[in-house]
Amino acid sequence: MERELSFSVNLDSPIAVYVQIENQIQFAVAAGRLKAGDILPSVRDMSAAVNVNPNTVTKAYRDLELRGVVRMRRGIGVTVSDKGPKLCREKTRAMVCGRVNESVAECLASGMSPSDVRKLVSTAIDSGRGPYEVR
Amino acid sequence: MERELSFSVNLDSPIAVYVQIENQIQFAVAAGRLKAGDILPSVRDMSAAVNVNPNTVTKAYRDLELRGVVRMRRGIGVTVSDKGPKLCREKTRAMVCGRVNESVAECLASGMSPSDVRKLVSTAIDSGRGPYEVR
Amino acid sequence: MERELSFSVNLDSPIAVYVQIENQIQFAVAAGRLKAGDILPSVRDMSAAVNVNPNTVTKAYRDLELRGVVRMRRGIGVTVSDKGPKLCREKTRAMVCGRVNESVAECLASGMSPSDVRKLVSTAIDSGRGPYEVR
Amino acid sequence: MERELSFSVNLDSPIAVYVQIENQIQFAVAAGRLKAGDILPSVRDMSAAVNVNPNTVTKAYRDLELRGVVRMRRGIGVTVSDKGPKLCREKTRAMVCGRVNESVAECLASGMSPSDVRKLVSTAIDSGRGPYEVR
DNA sequence: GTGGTCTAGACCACA
DNA sequence: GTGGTCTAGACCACG
Repeated sequence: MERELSFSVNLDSPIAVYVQIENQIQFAVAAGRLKAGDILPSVRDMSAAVNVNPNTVTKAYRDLELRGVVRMRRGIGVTVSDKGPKLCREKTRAMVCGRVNESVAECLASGMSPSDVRKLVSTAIDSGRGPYEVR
Repeated sequence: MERELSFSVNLDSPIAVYVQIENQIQFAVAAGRLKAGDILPSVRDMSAAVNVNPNTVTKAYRDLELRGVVRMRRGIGVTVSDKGPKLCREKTRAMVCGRVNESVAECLASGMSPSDVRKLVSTAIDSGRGPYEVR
Repeated sequence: MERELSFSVNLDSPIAVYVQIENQIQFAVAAGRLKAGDILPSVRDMSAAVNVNPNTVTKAYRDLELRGVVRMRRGIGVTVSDKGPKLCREKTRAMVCGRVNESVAECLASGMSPSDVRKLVSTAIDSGRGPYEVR
Repeated sequence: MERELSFSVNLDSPIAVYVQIENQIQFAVAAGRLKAGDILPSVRDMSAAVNVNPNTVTKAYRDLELRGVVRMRRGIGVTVSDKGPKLCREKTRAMVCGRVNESVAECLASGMSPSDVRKLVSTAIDSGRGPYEVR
């Protein structure tokens, strides 16, 4: 059975496109939507799916390979490595906590009250468009 | 009594230095620590304060001027424009909400539970290093 | 068929070089010689074409981007935004009307008769060095 | 009998304040509203009238003196020189023609039709707020 | 190849 | 003293 995975990029984001792709893959692995041995979309498919230059996808995949998250093998494709899930859980946890801290600090610095921040977070959680889409 | 305003930049941040300066000013205006008509530190003073090249400060100030947040006048200095507070409240609110939504979505996408997210946010709020510092 | 677009700057003009560049681009967009989606000369090409420092061109392009006239994307280039034509038509119209009003008022203030002003304008129109050159 | 002369400056204009003052004086002299020997407002009065720094007015007056348009004498004040009217007629004529040419060229470059330009000019002439006010 | 950022330093214009 | 412009040149990030 095929896993349902969706990817998308925001060209207007200050975050580089290849980083957006890396992040989405790492989130999927960390959350278990992609498991060790699972095959990622081919460079061609991914580039068509998110509508970016294939070089950009290649760069994301190579980055992930350098970090040990995936393995690229000619004729086979790109697969999640054995240690991928562990690496991603650690890395994304740190990243995600850092971002939450930053965004909360910005809320407070711009004059928002703590209770407003909590409300905002609750809304964000509830509006959860399902855990599968992230940019 | 003197107003207390501090600025600082993090050269290791992925966020451009001039953007960090812009953000800090916009947060200060949004939060009311800077009001319409208040004068900002001169280009030279600011560049000395945060230890960057004057051109970098000029770039930040100019951006803010094009966005209508401040007015720059030769021989006079840089002042918060009349509509600056309104603009900053709107803009920082949107920006800050967007970032909170993103970071929460990332938490969920990486497999964190809603209750863990809430805990994380509470910690971030309580560890409030005072509401005035943001990078 | 190739579009014909020429740019030039006058270093002796009291108008800043980067503003001259902005104006020429805005005029071209307002007149339809550049349309939404069209790509502008790269920073390097433009700087070579008008013989100024690349930073100066970058400043002009960035100003236009903050005004919503163009979009700059790394690795891609600079393109006219969707709303660029509308913005330029409005802005240049206002600017151009303002300047005409000013210059006519100056004529009258300096003692020129209305009929002399009309004659002067007619000459200016007829001497049209082609509608494409402005400094 | 006192001549009625009004001056004003636009702080948002790209034209330097002191140049605006110089121009208004030269226009008045060229048009005969100020004649040889007439006394200009004192630096103090002028600076109060247009609400700018006295230094700025002083600079304008000294510039005009360097050009031979006025004479500054301690205890007397600033007066229009004998050759002032002639100088101003020549200089303002050239300046004014240049500006008309420029503004017409800009109209055409931004896509306006010659007949529209003529209409615009007619409106400007008719809306003549009296020949005495110019910025 | 694109644009993006930053530095260092010069010179000018304005108050 | 203020900001404004421009240059030259470096290094980075993206496609």
